Formats: sequence, structure tokens, C-alpha cells
Amino acid sequence: MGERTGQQQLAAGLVRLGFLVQREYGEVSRQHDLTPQQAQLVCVLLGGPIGMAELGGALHLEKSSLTGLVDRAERRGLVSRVRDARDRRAYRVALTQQGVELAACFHEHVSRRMAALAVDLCATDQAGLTAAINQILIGHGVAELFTDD
Amino acid sequence: MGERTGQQQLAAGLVRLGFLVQREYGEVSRQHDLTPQQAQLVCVLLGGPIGMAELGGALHLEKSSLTGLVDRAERRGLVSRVRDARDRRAYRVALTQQGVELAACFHEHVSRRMAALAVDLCATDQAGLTAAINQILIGHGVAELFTDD
DNA sequence: TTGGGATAATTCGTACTACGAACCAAACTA
DNA sequence: TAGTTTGGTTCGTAGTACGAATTATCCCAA
Repeated sequence: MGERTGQQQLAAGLVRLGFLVQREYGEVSRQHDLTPQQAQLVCVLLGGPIGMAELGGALHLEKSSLTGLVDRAERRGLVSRVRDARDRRAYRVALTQQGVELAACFHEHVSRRMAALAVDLCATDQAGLTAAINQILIGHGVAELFTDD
Repeated sequence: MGERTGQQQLAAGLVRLGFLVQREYGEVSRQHDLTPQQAQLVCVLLGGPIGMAELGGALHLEKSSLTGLVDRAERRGLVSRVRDARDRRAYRVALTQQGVELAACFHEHVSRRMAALAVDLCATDQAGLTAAINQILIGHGVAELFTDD
């Protein structure tokens, strides 16, 4: 009601956009018979096999949460745990062939869906939006990787 | 790698921004001893008491999921179920006094956090970002309410 | 070289999320 | 008034996320 500062408007917009993105992401995940978390996992792994520890960093999860997530993905044949050559405590989590295919397919679809969100914007506005988002991301330690973590 | 279209860049940015927003939202929720879902619930209820059915629409949840969410919030003294006067099957879910306070406090904090995300952008870019986000939101049926659903 | 602290990961218990199917009761409608 | 729709709950299943405790390995320093 009444007055609303630009800051408040922007804050509200960011929250709603966040929820909208999550909803789309979840829907696409479901279409691929994945939970959003599993989808995120396989997308990260598209960047190559990594240890549980780094995975926890990428997904912002405690290691105890990770065990189960990887367990379930492994049970579904999407990933496998490979012992690290030089550290007998460590595993590396890698996509299986099936995992690679599913991840690529999912990534493709989710990208399309996201692009579709901005389809109403003219090219200039899209470029401006991309720039603004990138500036926010770099200012908040979001990795520069080419996959969407 | 190599070439990346503007669409792909934007799509990736949206996904990452979405995750970033969720992370911030979750962190603030936690600081208020709420789960993100409970936080979302009380924020929606700031707009006034509503029935389970509409609530499901607002939160994009099945009614069976809602029962538990409202149960737990009720157990915590945040909301209460009030029988609808004119339909003896229906409840309306309303914030308790405690719920109102907590929701207002949470809303305040989360808004600040979100605004802080964009603090590096100049005023012009912020305005542009707000406009672009609003255009996306209106194009995708996100309600015009003043609370962040 | 051995002992002690850090590190990689798992297990366990708890709480919460989300769904669909089955169900009940009140409301509507033909 | 019978039959259908609607509002909400219950139940079972699967998944998510955490922290504390545990095990095994690694690494460093005395």
C-alpha cells in the first residue's frame, strides 16, 4: 500500500523471481523424474567428477546431507563413487553414462525454460538484465563455471 | 564452451540468481527459527486469513501437503485455524499475534537482505533490473500482492 | 617413528517437505 | 432427494537437511 521505495520493490521482485525460477526448475526436474536436488547434483557433475567435500561447497550442503543425496543418485544409476587414487579416504563422485545423458538433457530443457521466462523482453532489456544479474552474481561469490550449480 | 548465446547466458544467470535468492531466504528463515516454507506461509498470511484451498494456490502446494505445514505452524503458535462462518467444511488460516510479529520481522529482514544483493548496482541499473523483473513476473502470473508469496 | 591433530566420509536420530490415493462431511444441483 | 463437487484430513512413501558421534586415513612435528 501507499509508498514503496525502489529498494523494497526490487527486494520483492527478487524474492518472487527466485520462487518463480525454483518452480520452473522443479517442474523440469519432475519431467525428467528427478528431484530438484538430484538435478542440481548432476548438473554440477557435468563439470567433471569431484570429491564429496567440494561437492558440499558447490551445493552448500553439509557432508552428512550429501551422503544420502549421492546414495540415492547412485541407486538410480546416475552417479558412481570412485575411490580417489592418492587419498584412500576420499571418493570422487562421477556421472555414469546414463547420468551424463540425463544431465545434458535436463540442462538443455531447463535452459530453454529459463530463456522463455524473458521472452517478452526486447533484446536490449535482455542484455541489460543479463548484465545486472551477472554483476549481482560476481558480487556474491557465485562461481563462474559454465554449468548451473 | 566457446560460444555462448545471450539466451544461454541469461538462462544460466536466472538459475543461479534463483539459487542465490533461495539461499539468502533460507538463511534469514533460519535466523528466525523458521523453515523457508513456514516463512513463506506466514508472509502470505500477512495479506489476511485465507482458506486452505486458496493457500494451496498461493504456495503451489497440494492440499495434502498443506495440512502438515499448517499443523506444524499451528503447533508453534504462529497460525490458527478458524472455522468459516458460511461453509462448515472450510477453515480459514490466520496469523496469531505472535505470528504477525514474527512475519513482519522476517519480512523486514529478508527485504533488507535482498536489497543488499543489488547494492553494487547504480540507481539506474537497479531501476532497470526492477522493471525487467516486473515484466517477467507479470508475464508469468505472479500475483500483484504486496507480500512476497 | 610415532603420536596427535586435521580431514574425508558415514551413520544415526530428528524434523520437515511433498505427493497421491483414499476418505469423510458439508454444499450444491439437477 | 440422489448424485456430484468441493474443502479438508489421513496415511504411506520417498526425499531433504542438519548436527553429533564415529571410523579411517593422512600429515606434520618432535
